[in-house]
Amino acid sequence: MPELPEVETIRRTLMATPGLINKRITSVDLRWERTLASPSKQAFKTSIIGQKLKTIGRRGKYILFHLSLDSLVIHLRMSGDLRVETSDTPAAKHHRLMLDFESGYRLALNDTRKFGRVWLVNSTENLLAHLGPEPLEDTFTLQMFYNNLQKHRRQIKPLLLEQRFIAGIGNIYADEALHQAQVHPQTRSNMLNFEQAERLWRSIRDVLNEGIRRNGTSIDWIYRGGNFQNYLQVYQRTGKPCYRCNNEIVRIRVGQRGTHFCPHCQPVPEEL
DNA sequence: ACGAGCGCCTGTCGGC
DNA sequence: TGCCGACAGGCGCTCG
Repeated sequence: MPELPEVETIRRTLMATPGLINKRITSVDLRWERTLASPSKQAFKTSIIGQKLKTIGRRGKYILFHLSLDSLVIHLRMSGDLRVETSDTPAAKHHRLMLDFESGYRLALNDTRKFGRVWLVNSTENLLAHLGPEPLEDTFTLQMFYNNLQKHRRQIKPLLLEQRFIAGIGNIYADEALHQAQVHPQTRSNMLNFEQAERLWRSIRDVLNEGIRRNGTSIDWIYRGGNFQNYLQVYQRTGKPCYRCNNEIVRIRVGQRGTHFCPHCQPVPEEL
């Protein structure tokens, strides 16, 4: 489900929610065992109970709950959501993990499709080592992006979805960034000239920042207050007119993912 | 190196 | 109505 802007929105919301920060975890209810990637259920419970939540961070699409001693890392994958409720609330159908705090509040991982994963680690370093640059940080420079594009001969869209290439982009923001940059999703990464790379670099940052500013995209049955869905240019706009040129938005399959683009604004590159 | 196919899961939607 | 396939904000794996 969520991509960088949604995860960042969740992080900010939880940071501002009373009942979590500087509170101790008093009990744990793991309701779907495979949700816990590591350590074992027993080690998880005995370690986490009694620890205090200090702060909440993010790296790519991972949410990092920094505790007194360890870090609880959560990846929401396709359908995960984090909710805060009072500890006496009956467990909702799709709650997979519930953490009760001394404040009387509960943090619940609700995840219909059960793809979400949690880890309790001493250090997040190894777990996150595979991730590429954080696209909104100053360290993600145009020159770095251009150089990295030249290292591959892949279709640009699946490459943008590759978390070791850039951390945090998913299917919505990949399509939106490519449209804003006017780049066809199947363009070979090494065939992008410097100007195209610059447009794409800027567009990636633009759409992610705008997504955060709008508190993320709310689609399907998961609504958490975001409204970027009202500003999407191509994603899920198949058959509708492009806001820029009025031609029909088309949906194709690229790297097994539904891909939306405007054939007029994002023309097929020479080499295809 | 690259991409296809599949598994992991549940739910919704459209066509017949 | 019921059934069936396609599809869904993700990612790891195997196989050519």
